[in-house]
Amino acid sequence: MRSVEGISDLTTRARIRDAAIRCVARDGVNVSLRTIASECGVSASLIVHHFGSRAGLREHCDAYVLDSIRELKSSVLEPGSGVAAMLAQIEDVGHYAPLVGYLIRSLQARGPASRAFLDHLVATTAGYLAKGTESGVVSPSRDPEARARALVEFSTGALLLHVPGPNEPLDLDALPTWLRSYTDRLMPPVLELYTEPLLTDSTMLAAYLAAREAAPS
Amino acid sequence: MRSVEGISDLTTRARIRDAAIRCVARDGVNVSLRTIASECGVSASLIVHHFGSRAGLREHCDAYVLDSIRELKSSVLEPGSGVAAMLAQIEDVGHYAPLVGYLIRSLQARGPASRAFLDHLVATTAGYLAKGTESGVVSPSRDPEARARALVEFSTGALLLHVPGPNEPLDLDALPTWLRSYTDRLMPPVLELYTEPLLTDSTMLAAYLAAREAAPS
DNA sequence: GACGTCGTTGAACACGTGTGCAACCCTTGG
DNA sequence: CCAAGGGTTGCACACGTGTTCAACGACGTC
Repeated sequence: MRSVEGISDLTTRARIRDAAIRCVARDGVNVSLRTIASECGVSASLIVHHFGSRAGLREHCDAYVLDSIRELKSSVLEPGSGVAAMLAQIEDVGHYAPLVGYLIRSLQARGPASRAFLDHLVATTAGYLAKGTESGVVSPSRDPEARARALVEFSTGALLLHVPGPNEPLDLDALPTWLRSYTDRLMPPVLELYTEPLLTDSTMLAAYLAAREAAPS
Repeated sequence: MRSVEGISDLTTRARIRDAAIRCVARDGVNVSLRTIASECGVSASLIVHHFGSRAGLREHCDAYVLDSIRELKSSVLEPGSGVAAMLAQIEDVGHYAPLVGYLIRSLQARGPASRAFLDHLVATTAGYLAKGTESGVVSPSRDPEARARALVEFSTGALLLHVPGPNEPLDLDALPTWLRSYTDRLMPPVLELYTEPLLTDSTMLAAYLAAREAAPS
């Protein structure tokens, strides 16, 4: 586990990076350089000295968070025991709260990191769905990739609608319990939606395809 | 149909409001007062003279857009002929592009208007689902309100992931074709998802409920 | 015809932003 | 012991922001 707390025996570069991640998660991507600077007790000039510019810091943090989350996900999901593992992961999200918050903010700002993260999620989800299809618990799809993408965009996008706005602060300490209550509220209808078909027959699908045929793009 | 083009025989207040809506839709909610001012050929001071402050203009536009969309929706959806009506509505979204763009930006910024609009969408969707349940094309739900909300948040949130970022411009002229290609890409997997159940049995649902029972909040 | 009111403008202010620059301290190496 | 270089700071600049204020013109009213 990569430490985010930083017991200050870290490089100054690393301390600035961690402070930036925390500030972005808390205050949004528009957080000022001076706020980040005061968060880790340095001057604003030092940040641009180390990272060249604000954009440089942003890119560095993007890459770092993406790497951290990727290795975090892979280590947690390796046992792959299904729902229990996912729930356990939600439980101790507190340890990685700054990383999760940074990702949320990145998604919110639609930065370059957001697309990479979404692609990663889609690939992971597609893998899970494929495995589920093999074992028979997930129904096959005409276009597994598109289905995985739709599922990821659904859950991720819905999350964005509940997170504080781009300029409102996000309480990192309250994030685990907040996330839990959010999933508690959303899970029942979603699982129902994914277990029992919403539409009782394929009339709509047929109608849509017919309309598309009649009036091609 | 409420004119948004404004043939300039409108009140100055109205012209400023329309320009503001257009600018917000195009450049995001952080568009500057001076940009809006130059858009309709007045000075920045005049805007604050008419609306008190930037926040006043925002509230006024929020209320106006919400009202317009509401009456627009009700007039279009009154015949209620189902999918065909929805598709037709997508077709001529070009006429209301500024309104739609403003709503997207409002959703993106999670302003006060966004919650009101979402609630409105949820209510409308719940009504449709109830009607569909009666006629048998939509399966009943244990919690229709929660299901409607989940569906609305899914589609709305997914849309937010594809729209330009909060600071990137949105081409209002290209919006109709963009929206159409977006639905074309998303519709097939989504309709499949809603027609054939993703999960082949209720194992997951049961497991989730069991886990919630074992470790209550 | 003078007065006052309303719509409108340009300049100015205070503030916050990212960035550049000159100087400092401290350590390291000759 | 002196020089050098990297880490670090404060100051200042240019810029963009929302907002304020004094002034100006046109219009209607007494």
